[in-house]
Amino acid sequence: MTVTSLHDPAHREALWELEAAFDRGDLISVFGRCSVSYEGRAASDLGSGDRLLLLKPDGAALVHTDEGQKPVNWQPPGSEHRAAVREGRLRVTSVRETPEETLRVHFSDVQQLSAMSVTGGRDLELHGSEEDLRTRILERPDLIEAGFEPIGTEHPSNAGPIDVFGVDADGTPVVVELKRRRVGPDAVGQLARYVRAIREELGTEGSSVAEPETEGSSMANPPDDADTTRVRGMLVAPSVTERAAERLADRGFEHVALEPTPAE
Amino acid sequence: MTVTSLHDPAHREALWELEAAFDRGDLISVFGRCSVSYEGRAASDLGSGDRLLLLKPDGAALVHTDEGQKPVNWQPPGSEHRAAVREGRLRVTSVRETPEETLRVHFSDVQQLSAMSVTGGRDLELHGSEEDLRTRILERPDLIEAGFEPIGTEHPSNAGPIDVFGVDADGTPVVVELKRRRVGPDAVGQLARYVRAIREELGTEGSSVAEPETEGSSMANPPDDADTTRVRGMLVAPSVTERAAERLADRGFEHVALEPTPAE
DNA sequence: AATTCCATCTCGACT
DNA sequence: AGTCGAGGTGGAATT
Repeated sequence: MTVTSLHDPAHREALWELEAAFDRGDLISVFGRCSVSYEGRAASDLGSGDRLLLLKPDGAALVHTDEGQKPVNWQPPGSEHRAAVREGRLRVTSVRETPEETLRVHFSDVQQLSAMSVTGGRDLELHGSEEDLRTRILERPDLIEAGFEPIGTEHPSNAGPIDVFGVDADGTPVVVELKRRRVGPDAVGQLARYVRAIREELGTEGSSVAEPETEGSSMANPPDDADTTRVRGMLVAPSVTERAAERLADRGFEHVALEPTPAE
Repeated sequence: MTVTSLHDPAHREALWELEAAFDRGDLISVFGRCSVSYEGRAASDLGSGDRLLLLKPDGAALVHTDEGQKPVNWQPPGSEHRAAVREGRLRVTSVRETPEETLRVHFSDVQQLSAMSVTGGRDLELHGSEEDLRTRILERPDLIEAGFEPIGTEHPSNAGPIDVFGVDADGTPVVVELKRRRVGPDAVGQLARYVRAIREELGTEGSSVAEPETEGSSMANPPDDADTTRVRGMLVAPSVTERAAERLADRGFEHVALEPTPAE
């Protein structure tokens, strides 16, 4: 028997089955009228209503209503589930530490309880990720620009690992930041930190004062002036928002439109 | 009857019940052996295994295994669920547009199907958010620093709305960025953009070139030099990471340790 | 519909 | 355990 199911159980019955399911390491679902409270990283209270409580053997707990992709309340994996009957009502509690947080679900009515034993199948294969984009560029560097040569990926710098580091046809260093989807201004800031780190490392730029970040100063580095552009910054993403484009232009960076997977 | 449940149904039976439940607008759970494939913003494939499929009347679909807080596969609210039997097997498909994406769940075995009618209770009350932090500061500005006076919240600037804008005891403008929890370097970049925008707006700073972002330049603005510090940047958060602290110091910004809710 | 930013983000990798 | 960055991030507010 891989699924045990109780219909409209008494709270005591539900408790027994729940504890047996905990022991078996089953995936458990409880549907019924309940109130929920959470306290930990934040705090919340949810009045009485019909909800589905999912209890996983790895300690995760999810409270779902009839809408939304996210649970209204939850507890991360690693929590410990406990159940009890107080005042004739089923209470489920899920607690974890570091950080300490507690989820409490108090049922006034249990309409169904199911315990399911789960086996196999965790081999998810995901395509179209940032890693796919990196692979694509390493296989065809000309997608960035003719003559581009990758030197390394996850290239270490003071500002953290650079997605792709390389040189262009003129031998000028190029810092490449990859994003799998359309990006906002935040990505430009990230690219700027990497470029700055490499400029400092290579001791380029006339003075110790690097590229000003001022949005007002439209001192975009002209691409033909090698003296002030000895390190190029390149954002590779399917597209960029308008504000991101502005920030790119302000800093003299470039955008290359590229999808993580080839267009069909 | 608010819960309908089928044990080890034939695939045809499951289909009938599924379609009836769609019509009723029920919350549906299907547990059984299945394979899952997704195509849309990315693409993924998941081999055969025991999983719980949750179908919500708002169009959300969730595929859960025995571990993890997040579903292994899902479809956002607004999708349309369809079910069919092909080659004697139950197939559930969930499709949405803009962006176009499809989730397909093929069952080889249905162990349980439940349809639940959900009513009421969506009045979640959440505490400890960034908004709570803002409220707390407005009620007690001295928590920032003695003499601090808030002028406005969500104060408009070229770089976007500033969490709290105010002046200190000397009348110097103060840009305050709020974070409800420990922050990394990204928050400092955000604060920097706001401060720069205000400096430009007020036309302060000796030249049109604003504060350089160079990490090497340890030109922290001394707090007693009013000429170069006519706009102060302040990061209010419970704590900051080490790298964030460095970037704060580089730019002459300050950190005020404050929780979104008062310590008990 | 697109953009922006918060989130009890979650998750994984690395230190 | 803490930090950092990716994510099919999700979700809400705003434009």
